[in-house]
Amino acid sequence: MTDPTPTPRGRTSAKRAAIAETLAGFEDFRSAQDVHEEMRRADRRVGLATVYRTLQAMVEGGELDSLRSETGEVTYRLCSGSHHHHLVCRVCGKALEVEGPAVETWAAATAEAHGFRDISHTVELVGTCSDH
Amino acid sequence: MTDPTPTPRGRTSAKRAAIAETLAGFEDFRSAQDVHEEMRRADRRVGLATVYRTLQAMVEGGELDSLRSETGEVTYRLCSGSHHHHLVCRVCGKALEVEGPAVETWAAATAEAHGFRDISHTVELVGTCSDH
DNA sequence: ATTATTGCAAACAATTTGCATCGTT
DNA sequence: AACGATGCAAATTGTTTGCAATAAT
Repeated sequence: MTDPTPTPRGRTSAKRAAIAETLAGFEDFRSAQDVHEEMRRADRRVGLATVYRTLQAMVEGGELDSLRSETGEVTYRLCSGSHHHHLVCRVCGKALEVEGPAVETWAAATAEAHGFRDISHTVELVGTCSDH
Repeated sequence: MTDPTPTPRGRTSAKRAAIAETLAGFEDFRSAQDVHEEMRRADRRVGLATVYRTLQAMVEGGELDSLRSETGEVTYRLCSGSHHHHLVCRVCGKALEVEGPAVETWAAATAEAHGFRDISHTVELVGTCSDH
């Protein structure tokens, strides 16, 4: 349970902190490019490559959740902790986190029924929210 | 129920047929590039762009199922008809179609509970099959 | 003939990588 | 000093598009 190194990868750095901060300012999933552009806007410039590298590192470090948008880009968001799924509005991009105990169960059962191990599942609900 | 035009888009063509045939020879999901390469191998050459265009058209025509691989490429497979989900082996790529009435219900209910309309859902189960 | 389909190359977009430099330790 | 972090530009990868040549109707 003891983990003296919060994120056992590399050194600390202002850039890295800035990226994390920027991310904290978002509610829903954003692409590396989005983050990069937002930082430019806020005069907290960082190289695009650095954003990509950092975001990847954070995902591996379990600090971020990532998923692919419908157009294929990888998007990130600080993860809240427990396992959940997303309900995304196709018009405004608003994303809600939803719990899906039923899905978890079904996934596990289905996998086992077919002899699969180490199952991981992705569930994405896309629809039009009430504002549109 | 009557649909005299199997695929109401454009003209018929040998190339198109060849692509469909090639696809029929596959069991699991393949990328446009995979299809292209396979056709080259079988001496049924077609331009890569044509493969992309045709595959997209077939998806829109409801003849193909498509999903994104973990690496982000779009992959295709002839679809068997009814709505279903996939259980893919992360090692060999073997893909099984699975029914998920529970998921359908949950998706609809969740969406409605949050005021979303025109919901569509994506469910992907990735695991290691019994052969590995 | 008319118009959709193809191929090829150029254009693109997202992401990655090489490498010299700079910041942490 | 030693080594990870960063920036920038060049390289990749997957996919799209413009356009002239070709095939289907």
